Amino acid sequence: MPQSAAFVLTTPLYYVNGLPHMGSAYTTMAADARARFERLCGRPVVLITGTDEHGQKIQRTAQSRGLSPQAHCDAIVQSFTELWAKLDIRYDRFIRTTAPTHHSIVHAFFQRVWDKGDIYQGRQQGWYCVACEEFKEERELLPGQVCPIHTNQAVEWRDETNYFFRLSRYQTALEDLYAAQPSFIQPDTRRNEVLQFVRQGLQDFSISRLIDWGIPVPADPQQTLYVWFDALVGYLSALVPPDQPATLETVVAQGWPASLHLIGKDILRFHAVYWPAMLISAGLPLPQQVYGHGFLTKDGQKMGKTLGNTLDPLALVQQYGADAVRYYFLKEIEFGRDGDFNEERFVQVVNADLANDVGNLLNRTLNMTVRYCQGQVPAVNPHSLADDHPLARVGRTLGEQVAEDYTQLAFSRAAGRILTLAQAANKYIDEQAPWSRYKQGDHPAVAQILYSVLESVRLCAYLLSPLIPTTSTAMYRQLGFPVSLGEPPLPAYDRHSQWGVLPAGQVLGQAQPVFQRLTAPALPSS
RNA sequence: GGCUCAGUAGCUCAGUGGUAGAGCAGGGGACUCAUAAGCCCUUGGUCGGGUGUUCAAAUCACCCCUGAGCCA
Repeated sequence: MPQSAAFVLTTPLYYVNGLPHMGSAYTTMAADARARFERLCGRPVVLITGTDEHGQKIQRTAQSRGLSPQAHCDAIVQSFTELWAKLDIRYDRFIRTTAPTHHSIVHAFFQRVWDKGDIYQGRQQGWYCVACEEFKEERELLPGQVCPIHTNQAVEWRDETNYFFRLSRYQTALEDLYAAQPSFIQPDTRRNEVLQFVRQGLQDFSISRLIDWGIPVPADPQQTLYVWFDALVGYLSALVPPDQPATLETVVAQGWPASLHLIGKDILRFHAVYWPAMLISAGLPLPQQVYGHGFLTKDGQKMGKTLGNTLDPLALVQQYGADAVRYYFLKEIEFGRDGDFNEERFVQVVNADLANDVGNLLNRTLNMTVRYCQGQVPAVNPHSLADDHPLARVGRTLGEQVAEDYTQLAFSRAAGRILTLAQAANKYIDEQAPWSRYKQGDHPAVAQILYSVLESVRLCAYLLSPLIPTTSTAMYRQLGFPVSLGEPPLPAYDRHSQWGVLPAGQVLGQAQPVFQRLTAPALPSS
């Protein structure tokens, strides 16, 4: 079998204007879950994340803090890497747009587009919102020359000569792309928005600004490149290893194009329109998919600094732990649609699923196995169980279905399916009452019951591991596998997602709650 | 203003023409292997509102209301 190509996926390069917010954490958790699934399948994975550090907004924020832009960025970047560590995010590359490698790649990219004749000089004047880093039409503004998105900030009049990218030249190419590759933009509602937008006609957009903090335009060092032009190219820079030349050839040799760009729906246009056009211009292959997920609300309200109801991901993970946070957002919210965080529901859902259904299932079964079967996996042939055995029947097809779910980024559906097996196992125990059978001396029946339940829990633990790696690993260890479900060597999906993997006689570990029930103290609202 | 999506049980959602569903939360019960977990039963809905089409509408058409979003 040929070595399968690497699965390259990206989160956005997050803007370091402020501390990481919940939306960034959400995208990153989803990316991590998908990456973990791919790794289980034995595919080489490159999960790219990083930070976008240029632009006037950052320059001004730094200034207001009395720091140099670079010092400001360095500080904020730390809070990102710290959060990713706490959330058990396993990224392979972390690219900062202030990295020298990135500068080289941006220049190489710019040169290609320049040589193609897709960059020209033009004049741009109008109202500029620094927070958006965008020019605004007069009619968009609120009374008093205020940006409708950043209402606390007046727009500024600019009259600049900028460099423009000939996006208009790529309208047909983009429309062909969307038609030939219907899944290029997902989900479908997002795709329709883009189609409609492109159909109206594309205008060239400016890719440079007269500001200090950024990458100088090669042909005209007075100007710096527009942050979005810079940031998108970061996906390429990320692929350059430290010991390799920073060239576009290296980027391609290292696995470009990306299989998947995971983004929030707010930055869809940059990824689904500008970016592919830029890549075509530069003669580089296109990513396979751009997935724009939904937004999060808190208690039904849009989160925002002005409302003062932001959800601090760091506080959340410190209070409840990575698995609880990961599980809630990936299970309880359908990826792609908007979703809500409510602390009471968070605690209820996580307790019901992880502590009660799954965790307690393992705990009660292990205790019985110690008592009735000397703490070893009973010698039962898993393939001898009847076709209509309530657990074997589900377990025999679950792995395949869950793989399909993960591939479609349907984390919620995957978790829901897995939970049905745990629920069936709990029900099965009560119906079979192995404690009664044991007293009656029916030891073969007890062995068979406990085997099928242990195997069900094992399968649940394995299949949930992209979502809750720590809890899954704890479960696997108690089941007697001396492995980590997050570190190589990983138990392979093509075997461990199947029914009947627990070996007879395997010595089980000490029964210990793998997931403690959460209580819901008031979280300091930041 | 134009367009898109959503509005179904307290909460999150499934259900696209044929007697209203799931999970969680709430209430009751039996059991005891277990993280006072699990299991069984159960309360709860004029399916946003209105008008039509149809033997029959949560489901189709039109209008209105509310929320989210796109229209560079």
